[in-house]
Amino acid sequence: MPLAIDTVNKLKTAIADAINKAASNCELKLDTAQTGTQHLDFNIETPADRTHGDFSSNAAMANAKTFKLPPRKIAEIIVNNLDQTGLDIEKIEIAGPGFINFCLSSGFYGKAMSEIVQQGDNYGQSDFGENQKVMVEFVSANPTGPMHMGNARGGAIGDCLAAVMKAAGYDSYKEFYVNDAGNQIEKFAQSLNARYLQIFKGDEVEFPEDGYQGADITERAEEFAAENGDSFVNAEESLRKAALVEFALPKNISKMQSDLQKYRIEYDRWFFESELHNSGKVEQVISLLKDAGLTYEKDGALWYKNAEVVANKLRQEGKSEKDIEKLELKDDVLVRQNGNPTYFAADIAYHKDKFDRGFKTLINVWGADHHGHVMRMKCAMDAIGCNGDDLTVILMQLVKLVQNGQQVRMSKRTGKAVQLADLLEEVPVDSTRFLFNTAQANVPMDFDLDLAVKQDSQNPVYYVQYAHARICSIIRSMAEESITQSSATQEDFALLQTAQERDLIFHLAQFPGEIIYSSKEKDPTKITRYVTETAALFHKFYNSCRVKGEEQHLAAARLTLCVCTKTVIANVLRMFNITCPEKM
RNA sequence: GCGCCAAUAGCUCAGUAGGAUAGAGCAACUGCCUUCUAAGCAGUAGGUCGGGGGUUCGAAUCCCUCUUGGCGUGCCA
Repeated sequence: MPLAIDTVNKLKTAIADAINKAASNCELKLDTAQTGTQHLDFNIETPADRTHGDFSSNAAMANAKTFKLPPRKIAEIIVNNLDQTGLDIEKIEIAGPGFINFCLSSGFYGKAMSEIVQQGDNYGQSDFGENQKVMVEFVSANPTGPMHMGNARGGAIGDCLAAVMKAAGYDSYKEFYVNDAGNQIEKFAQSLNARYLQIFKGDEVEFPEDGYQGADITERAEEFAAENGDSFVNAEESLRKAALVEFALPKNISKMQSDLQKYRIEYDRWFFESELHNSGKVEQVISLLKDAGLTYEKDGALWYKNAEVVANKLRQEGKSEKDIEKLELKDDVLVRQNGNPTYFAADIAYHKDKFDRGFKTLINVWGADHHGHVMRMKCAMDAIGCNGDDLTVILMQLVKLVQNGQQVRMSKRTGKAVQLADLLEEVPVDSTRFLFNTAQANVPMDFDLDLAVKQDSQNPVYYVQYAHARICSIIRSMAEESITQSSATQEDFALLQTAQERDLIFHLAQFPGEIIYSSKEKDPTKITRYVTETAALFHKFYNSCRVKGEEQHLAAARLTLCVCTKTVIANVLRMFNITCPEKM
């Protein structure tokens, strides 16, 4: 159990015990209507203003009603009955409207540092997730064309989220779902077909109205023509299209793989949609829904009673009939008139397959334009006997590229929409991965190209890396004088008493808890902010406390604090696959 | 129309597990390097937390309502 979390738990227990003791002393009287532990409703938090102490509890205020006494009076009674044994507490104060503030003693700070030194590279990790299997599926870009800015954001958030889940003790797995089947592949084929024929026959060949207009399609058709000449021009259309797809699709997929690799994203698996069709899993899922009486035929297509299923779910959640009616829920097609299953049908099969593979929690990172798909997907999971609540969808709002304060729509280099590949060429990966993790997924984000490219202090990633490099420099410099952190003792740690030292240590002690919190919220961006704060606290410490040249014991203790800070920064950067320079 | 997301400093964003005087970075201004990396630090200035109601000891945070913006509402994926 990480020290900071353990301390909070102990404090909570101590306060609860104090309240119970006071109640049995009749110092506090429970309202007769209150029973059991109901009165123990309070929390422990770290005050924003640390002059209010290290931890603070609202126990007195939260229960003022229950005990029918002024909060400050209750706080007094709680403090008088509080058993401080084994708590590393230096001072307790009652403040403001009735907060109970706790100041930790040097014992806590010393233990916090020992914990970090001992755990080293593993510091921050916990068994919170109990090794539960969780899958993070992200990017899953359509293989019919190049990846865009949204995929860049999804890549950074998904990859880092998977890393956070792993650090929090989950058995975390990363997957890319390749839509290599279905309608869009047919459209891809038609588009390639038209471009290929145009090479030999000119504009008399019509381009399909809803085809993919991108230049990448033309390029692939040209590459195909370069290899095969006009030998397919007079072939049967279905053969020609099959050959084109067989040629172009693997090229697109390996381009995605190499781009993502450049972006330092390695998946555990690339899952191909075609597998679901070939193995009969799509049909199986359709049968399941049929057997459950949730389908019907209309206009030659097979429909799924989405409206009914979703409405039932909403009723369970307590929505009114009127609200449900307003949603104008609609049914969905599973199998088209032409006999082809829809994307939706395949997607149900895909998610069922994930559960069947033993994943307990599924996390999908989707663009916000897919939000209409979330509810029906969760409900469909319930309908086939899985639990929709085990599927979490993280919706990502759009990225707006900005340069010189103006929105950038086109790449200067290619003149086309800015792609992930363009971004990786212009902006360092460290910077991209970091910046995409500064704003939460559900807020529309401006990505400032000027800032991202800048290799100076304005860019937050360098602020953090600089702190790391600075620490490395101190360690080198101390090593020259044969002083290393291993010589520091608990007594030495007790010498660290300035606000800057204690703020930093306290912050470092929060790291395992921050990772757990981030995993609960499924929000890796919390860790980016955490590590930025870590760097800030270190820079403050650096400017107010010297390490080199101080008295031997103090120097050793401060050097250890540097090492602990370096450990935390390095553990975050390593977790997020961002480089961790020893010199800058 | 209905739904989802957003609105906080000049700009980009935190703060949404109700808590104390609403924070950080950038931009502006003033200081700090003969001592461990100035890619840093200290300080100044900058706010009707979109508007209006409500809930309570306490609301940026929860509820209602209105306004503005993005997205969605396919036999597309």
